[in-house]
Amino acid sequence: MDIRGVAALARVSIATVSRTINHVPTVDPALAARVWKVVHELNYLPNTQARALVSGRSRLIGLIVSEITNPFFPELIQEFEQAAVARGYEILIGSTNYESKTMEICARRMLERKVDGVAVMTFGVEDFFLDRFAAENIPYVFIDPAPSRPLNSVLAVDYLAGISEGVQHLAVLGHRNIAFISGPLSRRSSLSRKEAFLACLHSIGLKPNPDWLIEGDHTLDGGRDAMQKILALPHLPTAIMCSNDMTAIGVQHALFEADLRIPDDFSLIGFDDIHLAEYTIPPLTTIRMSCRDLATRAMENLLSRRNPGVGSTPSTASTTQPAGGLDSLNPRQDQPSATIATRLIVRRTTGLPHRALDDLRPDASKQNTTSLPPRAQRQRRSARP
Amino acid sequence: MDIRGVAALARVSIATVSRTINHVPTVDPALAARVWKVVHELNYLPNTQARALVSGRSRLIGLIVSEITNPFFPELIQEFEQAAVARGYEILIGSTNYESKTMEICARRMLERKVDGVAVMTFGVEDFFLDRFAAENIPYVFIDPAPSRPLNSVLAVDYLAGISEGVQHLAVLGHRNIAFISGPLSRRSSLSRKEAFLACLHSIGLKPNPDWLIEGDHTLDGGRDAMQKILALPHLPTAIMCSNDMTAIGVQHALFEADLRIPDDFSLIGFDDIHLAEYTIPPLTTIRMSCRDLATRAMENLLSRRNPGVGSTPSTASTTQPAGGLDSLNPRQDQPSATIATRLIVRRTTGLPHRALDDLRPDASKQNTTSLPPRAQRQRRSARP
DNA sequence: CGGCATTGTGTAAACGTTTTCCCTGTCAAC
DNA sequence: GTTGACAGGGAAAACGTTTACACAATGCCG
Repeated sequence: MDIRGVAALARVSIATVSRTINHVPTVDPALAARVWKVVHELNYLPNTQARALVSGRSRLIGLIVSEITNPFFPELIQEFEQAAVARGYEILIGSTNYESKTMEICARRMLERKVDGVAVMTFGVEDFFLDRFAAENIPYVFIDPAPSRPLNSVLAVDYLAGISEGVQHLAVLGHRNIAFISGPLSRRSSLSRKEAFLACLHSIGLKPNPDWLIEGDHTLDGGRDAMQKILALPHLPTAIMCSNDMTAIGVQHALFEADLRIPDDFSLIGFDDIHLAEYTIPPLTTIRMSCRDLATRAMENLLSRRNPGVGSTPSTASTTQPAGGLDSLNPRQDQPSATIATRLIVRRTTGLPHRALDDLRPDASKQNTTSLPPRAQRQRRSARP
Repeated sequence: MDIRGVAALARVSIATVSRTINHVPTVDPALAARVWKVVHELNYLPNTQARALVSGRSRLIGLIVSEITNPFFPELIQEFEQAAVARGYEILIGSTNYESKTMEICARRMLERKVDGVAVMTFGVEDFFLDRFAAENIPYVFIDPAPSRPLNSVLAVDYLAGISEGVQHLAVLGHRNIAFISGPLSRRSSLSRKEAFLACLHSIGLKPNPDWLIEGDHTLDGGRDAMQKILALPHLPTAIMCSNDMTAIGVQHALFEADLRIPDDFSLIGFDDIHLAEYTIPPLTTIRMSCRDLATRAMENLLSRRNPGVGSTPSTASTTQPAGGLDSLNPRQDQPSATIATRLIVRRTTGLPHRALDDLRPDASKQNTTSLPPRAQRQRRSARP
């Protein structure tokens, strides 16, 4: 069942079998045919471990994500896997569950299994591991957050464009009081999204209300809790932006429980455009980030850096850079290597603000209660005209 | 950076290093301490490939699922991974996307990477691969469908119990006209669920209407399409059972689009109880199947069969069975090794049927149209009293 | 005090590949 | 007919571990 068996049956050396199955062109076609025949008869499958051990390439690409149960990540994983398989690689998934201990274990696994590259889309990685990956000459690419120190490679997401579209959409509809539910602020990408939101607000002349900047955790529960916090506030916004779709779905649930309506009582915008966003009730207006783009860019970035000094680098570039220090430092220490576009997908959670803008909940402040006037007293509007 | 480096610095042989890091108890504590010190200083990580190559154990467990973007599977994967890690294993995920070609590639990968076991939760696997796994003495466990021929091991899900609870719940509420949206009927587990549904119907004296048995595909789109098919029918059921939650969410969407209400116009029951089910609008009544149970049972089943003839098997068992033929056939060819319980979780998509039971849409049949009377003409009921 | 377990360590042979290097042909050119 | 180049295939050395085996040192018992 091993290569020796094949060699014996095909009456060739194991070297020839190896060359044949690796499509080395110098093999005599007649011999190759004989080898292939035996390979198929025996259903011979080469042992990946032995292969990787001697060749130094595992044909494995690591992908470290935050949380596999957040539907965004499976969508990313799927795209990433397709991109990998198309290039002859497999992927090894690690999920950190937002715990740095788990993160460490993931990184360790990737090192132990000798991955040929790692894409990371989760919170900050320990410097220790960056050093290790660099030392072992394993290319890595960070999707979206810029960690503390200069990196070989970062894929930036154009938050500003998407969030700006969202904020403008709301502003055009007449919203002036917009809340933002961020992700965990320990995550740099969460911070980026929040900062992008604040910048957008500023650019259209609105001032943020600190009460309306809530820290969530990118989960359904977190979104629900955050919205409940907002509902308990003395002054209510008329629109909510969320830093991911799961949070927005949690918000929808909280509003449903409070017997409030979207978009009549609150407009709502998510982020990611997971497939589910089309299916929420009502369908979620959200900011799309292309998983496919992300995945293909990440893969290409990784593979292009596989053999530093060799490969498709234009010769002009290599002359301008010192060639040494390959082991400890990848010479291509470049700027964000690509930017992923975002764009607003308008569905049905955004509409005109129905409450007075400057005069939020006049009766509520009189009654000194946090609840809105009962649903029945307010005008009801059908979802579609 | 390899074991030799550690051995040299600790002034011991590589065998001692190997024994130390594998916690072989015969190592002298003083030496072990010296080794550990060097291991930590160097941040030595053993090469998994070399390890696996010589030891014959990859400490990798394969998990083949249908589709990673269906949230049920990430939940399963998470539990499975935890169960694996707790036992010192890692998992290798393959998703078939319901294509038998992809299934083949997955199985091939598992064989090439020399997994120590495989759990399969997707449609039927080719006999070829079953033979291969058996020949290589790789234990496998099938979650829920019983493939065509006798298997080493199957984990059965007690569909009947859960679906029966669901049907009875509907019957008690007064529903007599229940539709069922199945998964792809090429999948045996889909068939099982459908058959369980039919059996339940029969047991309470109801006859199935063939029009109301729709084949879906376990996706959001499939659920929506199926419900649209039902809505186009001349006679409408008052309740819908779905064979998974994603289908049910698709149904919710279709009803929302048609301006129909849950549970007023239709009662709805899902299956799986994914986390999202609590967050749909209204929250989904569904049949829970415990991922954790599934995962731990599958892992334990796999690991208990790892060393046939060796290990923790009680001696009585080994005497009653012929010991030979280990390579071609695992001797423990047993019945479904475990049954996973299911139970109904009542949320808010089930309620009293508001339409007449025997007399569906009398006006619709007169008008020869497929649409229900306009929403506004019918009584509206708030989600909660 | 000598043999004999016992305990712990080192040496070396695997594991299944890839890949380097060398050798044997074959063919063309002189 | 001899030489050189070249093509193609085989032998063997890696790759980094685990593990069987041998062997040295120690303690115990007679």
